[in-house]
Amino acid sequence: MRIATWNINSLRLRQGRLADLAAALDPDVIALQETKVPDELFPAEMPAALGYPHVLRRGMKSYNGVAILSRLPLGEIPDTPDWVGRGDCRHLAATVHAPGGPVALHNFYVPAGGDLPDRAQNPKFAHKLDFVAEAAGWFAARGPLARTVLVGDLNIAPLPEDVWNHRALLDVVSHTPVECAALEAWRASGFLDAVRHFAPPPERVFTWWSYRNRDWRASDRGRRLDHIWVSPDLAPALTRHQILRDARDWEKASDHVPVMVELAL
DNA sequence: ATGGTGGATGTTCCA
Repeated sequence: MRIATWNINSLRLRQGRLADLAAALDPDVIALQETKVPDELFPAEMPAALGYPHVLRRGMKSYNGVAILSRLPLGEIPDTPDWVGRGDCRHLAATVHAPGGPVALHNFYVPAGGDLPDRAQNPKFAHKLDFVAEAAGWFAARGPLARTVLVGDLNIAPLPEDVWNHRALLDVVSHTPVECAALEAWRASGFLDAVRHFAPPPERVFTWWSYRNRDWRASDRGRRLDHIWVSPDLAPALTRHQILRDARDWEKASDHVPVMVELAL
């Protein structure tokens, strides 16, 4: 089973690119973030036309929004928290009915956190830290996890090799020590970093390049904001991963590229 | 040190 995650940055604007993603990665499941579309305006026919007849989505106007497209039957996992009590559409959990048995899939879009890395002066940064801490506590309380995959735009690049310049980004939201520690605590609540299983440091891995770079490939000022984690019992099943860097050069590209992990389930 | 771009929306917020 191949699971892809992509911050699509507007589903309605970029839905045509999902065919390119499917052709490039051949995923069985696609988790999307920043769909920016209310459920009633979600393009209903599109996923089945691409070969993904099973769909869950949780969207709102303008901001946030997550969705899961699947070739395999899905069941929504109910009663997930309203993180930080915001009513945001930042999490969607599904049971994927894979041939070898059900797999729990969590799709997250973590708050970006604004510009100033100061909890007291920047409410967005406080929201981000609270969100991550709450999520870590929720998974820790449900452990030990089995046959569980967590994906999404977690908006934190936790390792020095997850950013183009570790020292330069220590005060930049997404790579501050407090965020890196918070994300590590969340991961350690029950997961293995699947992408780093295949590409351990010192290899640099990026999944996002700012729109503000004139030539993203030449400057390569990237960060690894998009993640795939698996419960430890799935470690022996990990067979392959792929970062679809080519997607950053697609016409009208998202600033994030798709990330895929394959599991022999 | 600054500002650079893009999406949704509506004359600004968010990333």
